[in-house]
Amino acid sequence: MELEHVLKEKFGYDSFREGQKEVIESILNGQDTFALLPTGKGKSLCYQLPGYMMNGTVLIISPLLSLMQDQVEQLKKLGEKRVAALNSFLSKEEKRFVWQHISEFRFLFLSPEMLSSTIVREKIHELNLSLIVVDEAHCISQWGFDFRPEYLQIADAMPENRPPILALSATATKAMTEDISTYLKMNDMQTFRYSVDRANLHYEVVEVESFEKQQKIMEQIEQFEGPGIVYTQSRKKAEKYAEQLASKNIRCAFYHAGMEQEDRRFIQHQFLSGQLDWICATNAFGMGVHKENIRQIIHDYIPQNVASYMQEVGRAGRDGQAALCTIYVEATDWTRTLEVAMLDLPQQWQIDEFLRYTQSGMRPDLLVTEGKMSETTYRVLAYWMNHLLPEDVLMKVQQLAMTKKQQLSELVHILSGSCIREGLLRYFDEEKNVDIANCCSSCGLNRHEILKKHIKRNRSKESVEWRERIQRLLPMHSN
DNA sequence: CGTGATGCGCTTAAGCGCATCACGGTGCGTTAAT
Repeated sequence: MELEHVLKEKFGYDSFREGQKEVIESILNGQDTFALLPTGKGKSLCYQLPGYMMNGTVLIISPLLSLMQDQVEQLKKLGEKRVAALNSFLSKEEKRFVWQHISEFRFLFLSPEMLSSTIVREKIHELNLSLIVVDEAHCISQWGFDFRPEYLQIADAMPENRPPILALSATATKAMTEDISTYLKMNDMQTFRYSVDRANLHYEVVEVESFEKQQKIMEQIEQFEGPGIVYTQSRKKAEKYAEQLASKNIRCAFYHAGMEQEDRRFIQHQFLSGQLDWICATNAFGMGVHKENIRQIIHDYIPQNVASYMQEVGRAGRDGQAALCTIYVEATDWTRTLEVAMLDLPQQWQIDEFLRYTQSGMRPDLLVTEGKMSETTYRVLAYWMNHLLPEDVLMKVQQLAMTKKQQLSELVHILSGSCIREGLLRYFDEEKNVDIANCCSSCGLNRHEILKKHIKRNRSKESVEWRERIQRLLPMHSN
């Protein structure tokens, strides 16, 4: 009864959504908990509510600065003042303020990188922590090994007598769940897992020749309703699609990590508020994007693994209405995906160089300055050199490469299987137990029964190029 | 693997045809040099 009381009092809801109560009770019982909840708004409540029932600080580890900002804002709207995100957005003065009042915050957001700093760790150990939250916990498995190694070191930052850990995610395979449990050093982890099946998503694979792919994607967008996302493999291609769509008078923008933070936020906001119908993006787009009415996800390339594919198509149809997820595949696409997947993995000669530098007393990070390896390669390599014997590092890297190859082939296999939905579900240890009309292109699918036709709308004369609009809205940002 | 930029050689010297080569995705924090 008391839980419902707090729910009403603090958040204004009358009842919990599926799963929330069990997760919250598990945490309040002091259990390490992993909650795999369906996408959407429900997840943050799982730590916000307990935060009000316990004394001390809730520490939330979040993968993206923009995600932290959103959550801080959300909490502030709920009237919470004792909330802060400690990150590089803050000025020196703001940082000092947060440090001075650190023990007074109820909710404190940190990146895994921040948490790796010794000074931050010491400060954290002095706090009275009530709960540790790892948001988007699949990042541990998806990014930790070859992109953001700090994700593997979260447990090292914890005080010996730590409070329970809550890991949150919407998509995690069995293997990913094991990684999460292992690297967070969970004790007797309670898992709450809900089906990943999304009956209103219809999966389609279209095999094409390379020369016709782009044209066919354009035709699909012109023919059927949005809003939607086109996922491409490179930034350039995302821009190219956006340009083409714009020439057909479709309200769209591109989105990738090469853009300024503020531009990215602006585009995302425009899409969420319905002023843009299509986003042409790399895989940078999506985390933390809660748009209800996305009707189409189109893939111009094959994602690296099943989990990535699930995350990307999973952004469609959150309103429960039918949505179409089409992936265009040409015969040699998988080789390019593999190429990109291997880009930043250290080569043997790079490992040798790293070793040579450290043994001769040179700073190994000079290798980045000298252009011998990328920032990412260096960070990943430094992590493994630090955690393994040098002679084992090459083997580790080869093992990572093998895993990537394996994971890609699993996705390719599912996409060419006899039922795409069944293949996806089986990958998550679930069974397909209902027959769904227009299930997938392997079972047979008619687009017209899923989507309405695209309605041409004239772009109004007031519609301004987004860059101009930024400058009009925020004059201090003009170049 | 595919794409696009670069550069070479050729030639009714300004632009064409072709070969070669680099590059491609996710983000944090911090800092050096303007």
